Amino acid sequence: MNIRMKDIAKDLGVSLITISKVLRNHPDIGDETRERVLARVKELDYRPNFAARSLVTGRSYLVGLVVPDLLHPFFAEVAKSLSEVLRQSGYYLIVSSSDEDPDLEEVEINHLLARRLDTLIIASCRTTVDVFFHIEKQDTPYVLIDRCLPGLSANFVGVDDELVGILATRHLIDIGCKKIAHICGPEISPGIRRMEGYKRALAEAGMKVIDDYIITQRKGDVGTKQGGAEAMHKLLNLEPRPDGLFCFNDPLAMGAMNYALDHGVRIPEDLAVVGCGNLHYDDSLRVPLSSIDQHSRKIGEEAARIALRILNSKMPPKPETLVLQPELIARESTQRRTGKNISKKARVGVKRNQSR
Amino acid sequence: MNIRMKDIAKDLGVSLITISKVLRNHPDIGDETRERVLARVKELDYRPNFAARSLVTGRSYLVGLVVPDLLHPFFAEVAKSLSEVLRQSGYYLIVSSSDEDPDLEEVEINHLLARRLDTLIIASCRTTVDVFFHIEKQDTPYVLIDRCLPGLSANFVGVDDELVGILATRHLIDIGCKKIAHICGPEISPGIRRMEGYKRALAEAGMKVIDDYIITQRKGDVGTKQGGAEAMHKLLNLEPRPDGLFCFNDPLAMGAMNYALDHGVRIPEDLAVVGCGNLHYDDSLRVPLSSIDQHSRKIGEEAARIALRILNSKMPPKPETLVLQPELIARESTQRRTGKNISKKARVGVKRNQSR
DNA sequence: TTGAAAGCGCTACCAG
DNA sequence: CTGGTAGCGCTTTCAA
Repeated sequence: MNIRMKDIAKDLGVSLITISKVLRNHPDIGDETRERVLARVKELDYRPNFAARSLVTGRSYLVGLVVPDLLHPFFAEVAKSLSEVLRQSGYYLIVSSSDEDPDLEEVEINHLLARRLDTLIIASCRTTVDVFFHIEKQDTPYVLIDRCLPGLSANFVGVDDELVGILATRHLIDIGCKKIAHICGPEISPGIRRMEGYKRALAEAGMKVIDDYIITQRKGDVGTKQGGAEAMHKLLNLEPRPDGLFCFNDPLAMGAMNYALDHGVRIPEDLAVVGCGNLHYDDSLRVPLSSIDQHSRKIGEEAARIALRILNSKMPPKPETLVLQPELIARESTQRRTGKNISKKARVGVKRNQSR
Repeated sequence: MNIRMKDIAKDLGVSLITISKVLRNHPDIGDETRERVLARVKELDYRPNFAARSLVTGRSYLVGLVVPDLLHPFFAEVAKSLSEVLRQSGYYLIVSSSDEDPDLEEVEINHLLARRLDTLIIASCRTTVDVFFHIEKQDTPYVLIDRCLPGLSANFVGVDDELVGILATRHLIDIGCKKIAHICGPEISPGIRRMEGYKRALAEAGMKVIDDYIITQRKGDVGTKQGGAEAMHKLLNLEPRPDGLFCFNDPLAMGAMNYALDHGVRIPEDLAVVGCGNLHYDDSLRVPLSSIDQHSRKIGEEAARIALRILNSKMPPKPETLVLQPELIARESTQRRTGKNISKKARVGVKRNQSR
């Protein structure tokens, strides 16, 4: 029913091994034999059985990706670029969502581990390293993206999250905001670091950190629009109301802005808003959203590159850490007529049409 | 180095077969033996080798997904729901993007075919059936989503695209539009059918189809925002300008709306716009976008259900076709003060806060 | 340049 | 209820 190498070998009166070698571009096959084999292979539309090959070689040519939410544009973009790069080398991506649930993430990682994938790429929502030691014990290489864990020396690709917080907050300060709030993300590295950046920028400007101005969203990357609205509801009840807001990410910012606009708050006049992610729809929102670009595409590409480097080396190479520089993209949500640095904003604003 | 069933068997003084049976919940194993095996398995954190299992059973527990663009919210949502449902039954999803390129799609399908996946799920951008006959010859079951092909009797899950066009166009007519334009998608079933619906709704209302009012975008689901802007540029140069616009999908509509707004066109006063997809950010756009919901999530779930049905049946079941009913979600981009049917719009408008 | 033997780790089939 | 025998389709190592 299904064709095997054996069949082709019999057809051609050569041995099965010859076929195998031709198919893997093994050098020591005569040109004529090679042609004959290739011709027959094409004619029969034969493809070697991956499972059999995997069994012998121990390689599946499969890379696993675990993210909180495939629908989130950031992770979707990472998945896309990752799969594009891996494909060039014959690897495919197998995807899995953790729904920002640490337990589910562990289950998923275990399932993928059982499949003996060649590498795992993980945007983890876990706060402990146990699972990763577990992965290491199975000798499966892995690359963390977006989120890193303290005390874990692993491959990592992400953005400088403290700088994200600094750029965003400093921008709000630059345009004249005096009371800057922050809707922060979950208690994992990006959330923590962006908040640190926020605090540091405030401190540098001699401004006080006011706890009431910091609203926490437990789930930072799923169901975010509603979370943003809820956070904004709290902020609007504060006295005095904040006049600047840095959101952990753009979906949160979107929810927050909608709520504010629906309640008569003018953006940016009453409240300037900066998000993070520079998503493709940012410039099409009710108020085009200033954001910090975290180079989602590049994160996927670099994670793929690291994965391939591991896959191509005999010995596992030393863990590599790649921290990308975030970039402010100013749009209308922080376009104050009165602020200083108008020229700077205008310059940065040029980015607007290039972004996406 | 890596543990095998053989090792556990030796440990426990039973045969390898016993282990295998316990791990697959085979009934004929004594309770005591089963407990002992399970305990040791857990202790060693042993997982059976998938490649070896696949080789014997001929099943990979892998489902392939081929879509034009993983970043497109529609396909991202399909991928997400698909993977969620499949996971419940132990299947994983392996993803691949065709970039809306028929040749690339063929290459990808062939790669996935070589991996002998258990099922393929495809949103095809091809216009010919050859590749699908090819798939059938390999005995790989497949499910088409979103786009179907004429003359192909295959499993299909999608939306009634003609009705999409009718609902959108009729809505524009209802609110009083007299000159309704259409930015149409690629020449595959959704694009063609939505356009047919558009024409039919116009005809039913006794309105003439004006060719100039129909702008074609070759690539309907990638790089759409710019495409929408280009199309709108053409439309604004027409005399008389259209006062209503139905766009093939929401990203196109977003690009078109941005361009129009940037050129002084008021939406909905000068131009009412309806898109399709009901994407999660539709209600956060510069002008919240009326759209036709195509039940992306449900499409993924149903495709998964069909795939599982195939996977669970000995003989391949008869191809199943599932056509979902689209639904109008009215928002501000079609909110005319002067139109009739205000009450209907208001009623439909209730959907606004439920959607997503 | 070609090929034979051995075996990857598991499951199916049938005998005890 | 338990276990032996075969073999899935391929690659690897080494001999010819």
